[in-house]
Amino acid sequence: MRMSTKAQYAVRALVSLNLFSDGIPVSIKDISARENISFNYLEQLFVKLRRGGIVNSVRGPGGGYLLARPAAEIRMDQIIDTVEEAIMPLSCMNSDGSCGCGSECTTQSVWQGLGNQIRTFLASVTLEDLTNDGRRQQNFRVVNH
Amino acid sequence: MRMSTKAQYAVRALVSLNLFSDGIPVSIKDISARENISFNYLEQLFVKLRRGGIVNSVRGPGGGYLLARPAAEIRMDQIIDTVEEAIMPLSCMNSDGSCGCGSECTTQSVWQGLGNQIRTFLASVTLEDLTNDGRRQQNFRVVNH
DNA sequence: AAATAATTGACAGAAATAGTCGGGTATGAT
DNA sequence: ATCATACCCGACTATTTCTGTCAATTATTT
Repeated sequence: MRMSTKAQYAVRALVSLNLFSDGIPVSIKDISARENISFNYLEQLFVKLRRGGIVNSVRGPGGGYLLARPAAEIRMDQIIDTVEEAIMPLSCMNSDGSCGCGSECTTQSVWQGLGNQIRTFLASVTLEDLTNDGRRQQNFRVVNH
Repeated sequence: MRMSTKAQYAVRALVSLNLFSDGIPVSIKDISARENISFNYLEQLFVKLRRGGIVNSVRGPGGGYLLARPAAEIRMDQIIDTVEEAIMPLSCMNSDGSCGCGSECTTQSVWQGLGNQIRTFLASVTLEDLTNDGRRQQNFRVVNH
């Protein structure tokens, strides 16, 4: 069981975006440099994030990306949903979450329970929460230097 | 984010084992046939399960596998731990769970929180619970036919 | 027009997963 | 004893997924 780097990168990038944007667009180049994530890879992620309605894009010089809505209204599960396909796909699970196999699946309910658990947790954390964590860490660093 | 078939197969196989064993060993061949899982693949899983102390093996004709302890004392997280390497590895996470990267990781705490959440859930479900589910499903089928 | 930056799709390398194969070794029944 | 059963083990292959790159295009501002 593992979390893809896609999800991790997307969340980090959005935290960074929110942390350094004061209403003006932030370019992928900036985020890439700051977070040390491949520019081209970030590009891909942001395409999905835009389509998923998490961010808006501003083209041309001085352009970049902006959060599509306040950070407090962007939940972790939404981010991961737009960037990955499914939060927890099982081999026998249909796209709607129902079970594709027959009697074999006595264990189906556990995985569904686990999926719900994960989803609930991710839905309880917003981008705002993470950004505040980030701010705290920054202050901490400043104080210590 | 996805669960490997290894974990799914292992759990299913153990439920099946518990469901059809009355104190006598159950062979991999039986489980393989019943659960429709590759014989050779199951073999690999059971080697790990034995080493992990989940099952005991009985060699020779009429041999097979037995649960090493009562089903009520076998937890899901233990099964998955023995069969997979880690329940939730992150790209920047060391083997001991600590974080390998520097200041970038403002998001570290979320993933750790999620990992704990998952682990807690998996630790709350025992093989006994699942086997009871299986029994209910069996009865249900019998009644309906 | 020129520079900037998002947009898109195709592609490649690496890693993990899933599954196979063949040869052992221990055990119990005949 | 020996034979069949069934565990044990390591190596190997195929497939998929993940990760990351590249090149060409479109839109916008200066």
